[in-house]
Amino acid sequence: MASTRRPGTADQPRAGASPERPRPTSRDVARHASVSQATVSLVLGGKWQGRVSPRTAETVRASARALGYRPNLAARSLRLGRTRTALLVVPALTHDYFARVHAGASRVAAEHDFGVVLYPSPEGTGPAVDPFGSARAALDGVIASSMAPEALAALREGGLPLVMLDTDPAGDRAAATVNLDIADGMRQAAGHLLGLGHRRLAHLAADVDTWTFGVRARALTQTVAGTAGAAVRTESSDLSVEAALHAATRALTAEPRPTAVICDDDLLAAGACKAARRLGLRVPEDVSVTGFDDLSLATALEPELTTVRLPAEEVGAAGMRALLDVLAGRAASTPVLAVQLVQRGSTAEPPARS
Amino acid sequence: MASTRRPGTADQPRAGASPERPRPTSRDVARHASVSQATVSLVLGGKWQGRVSPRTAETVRASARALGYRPNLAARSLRLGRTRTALLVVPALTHDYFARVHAGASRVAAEHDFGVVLYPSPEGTGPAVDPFGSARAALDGVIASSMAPEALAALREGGLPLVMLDTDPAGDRAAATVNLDIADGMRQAAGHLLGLGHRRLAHLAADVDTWTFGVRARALTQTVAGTAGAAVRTESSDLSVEAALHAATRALTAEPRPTAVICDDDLLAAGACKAARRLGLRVPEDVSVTGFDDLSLATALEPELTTVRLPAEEVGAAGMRALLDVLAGRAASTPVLAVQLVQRGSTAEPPARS
DNA sequence: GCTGTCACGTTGTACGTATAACCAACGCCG
DNA sequence: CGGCGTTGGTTATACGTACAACGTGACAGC
Repeated sequence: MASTRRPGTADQPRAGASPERPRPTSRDVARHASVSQATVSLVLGGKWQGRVSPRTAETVRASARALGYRPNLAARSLRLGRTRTALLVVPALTHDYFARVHAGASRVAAEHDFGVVLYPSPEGTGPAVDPFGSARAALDGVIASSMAPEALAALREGGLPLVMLDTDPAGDRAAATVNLDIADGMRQAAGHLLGLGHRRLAHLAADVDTWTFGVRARALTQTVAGTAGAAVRTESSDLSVEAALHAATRALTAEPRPTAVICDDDLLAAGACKAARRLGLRVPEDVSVTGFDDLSLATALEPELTTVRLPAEEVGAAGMRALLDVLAGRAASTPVLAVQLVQRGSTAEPPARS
Repeated sequence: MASTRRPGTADQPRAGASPERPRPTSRDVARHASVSQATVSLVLGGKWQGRVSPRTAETVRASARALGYRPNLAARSLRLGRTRTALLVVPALTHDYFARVHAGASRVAAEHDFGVVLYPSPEGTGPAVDPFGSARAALDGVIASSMAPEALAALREGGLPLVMLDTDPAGDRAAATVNLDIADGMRQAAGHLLGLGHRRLAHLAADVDTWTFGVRARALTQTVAGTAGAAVRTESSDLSVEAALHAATRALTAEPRPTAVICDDDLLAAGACKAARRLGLRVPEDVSVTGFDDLSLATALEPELTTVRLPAEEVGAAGMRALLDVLAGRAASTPVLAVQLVQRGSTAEPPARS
């Protein structure tokens, strides 16, 4: 009769404050309440209606409270085969947009007693790391935002329900998608500038190969093409203020000088504003600047950025809701969320002499 | 003989793309390789030296690859009694500092095959929600940043090793702490302004009751007290640009007008810059502004903020390293990290007439 | 009195993994 | 040739939970 020792208890005397009292299990609670472990599980699981007397149920709950019982989630996951945990794959939380997406997803998850774990999708490196291994948890599903196409394969590999955010709605189908009407946003921004009288536009484009930025470029080109006499030149930039500063400087020293810079992201717009000011140009009197995303940065600048507000929180929330739908076998809603141009101080009519 | 059915397999036909092939287990791999499950576990666990022939080991690995085997993390956690997962408690990821702390912690965690799950500590609500339940994972330890004292109790309750970040090093002891030399940072910032000749300072203080902001206030007061003729007035503000705008407006319309505004956070400094400009004051010619934290925001502004750089990534990294030390029974390093004033464009000598 | 029928629990698994303990050959030496 | 170490595995648990199936008295109906 082989007897296995309980691992990790006495072998390594985990240094810590408390004497490391072993956590009580449902069996301990059962003993304390003088019932069987099954009864504890029934009561605490809330499925005791008509199977356990209210009196006994209360006793069990009291014992659980007294012992400070917390169910072992690993054991529960193993037994149930699901974990109530989703993986959220985003490029970087230091970008405000994704932090908000995460916040929205977490909020909805919490409302449904779900958890969210993050996987920061590696950027240049490709999916060398295994998302399912590095998320040290068994997962029920995956929500992925702004994925480069090649990184998708690694996510599919897990065979888990996959919800895609900010992706081509007509593309290879995930279990569900949540989209923003990015094209409309860019049309609004470009239309705003054209309406103010701008004809020479510069497009500060993010040098990132995801669907959302492709849409921005195409929508801008189309909108400008629809206005006689209007033209747009594009400068590409990495998605950082520093890089945008250089790209915008190039754009603003071109001849003839554009009267407006339309940016793929508020970060880029911030760079454009810096560039303008360093060139002695006032925003918006000499040059108008528009952003995209409406990050918190947009209102930290002076003047505040005219930008396209993306409902980032709602994107995350809708993504989580869609995943929950899929997991429950319900038809998943796959919304396309509206975006809205927010007019602030960084845009105005072009200078008269222009 | 009671036979239990495998739960969650056929009952609910989880809608999804693939036919939901049941994930292969180590036993499936064993069958495929014509060995026992134990052998599979040994080989894949890497402890087969001298217990399994290289030939067999290779066969097992090949089978695992062929079947696309991935270990069930819930089962592993249950068996091992630990999960290689830490809980990171931070106020809000939308603040760049905490996003960076998370990034640092995640990086170190990944290097040690550890996971990080987030618990966004509720702000006003208090710890009504249970951090251990809402992190849908069994946990090995907790890293908490900038906790309000009353929220700590809920974290201790779990009985897990606790590493505290940005807290009073002399306070109630966690298993380990990681600290920043905040006082020195504030001394550097104040000294910089005093050295430039500023004597009338305004302190834009964050209205948040955590250790770090208390230290900032005290260090500033002390430094100013050490310089003859210098004085500081304090305005409190919520930790947002909008609130700072109002508070800074109050500060800058006081008589006599301060020549410098020293802010507890870059967000507040951004608000101060906005306020100054709206009052027709130039930064830094008419009024100097300093920030704190060196968020990405600091260089997005024009002029760029003179601010105190906090090694946020390193804080998160050191926190995770400390936790790993504690878990391994090693002596935990409890560093106090140095901070550094970064001089940029938002500070200059006070105007001559002053 | 015998049989249903509840009401209230209990017993017995099984989820997938890691590992202690055991065991069969085989070679080797005295 | 018997004993013993070595090599290369196998067998048998146990982790803590959820739930299917199985009692077991009590009480009612006929």
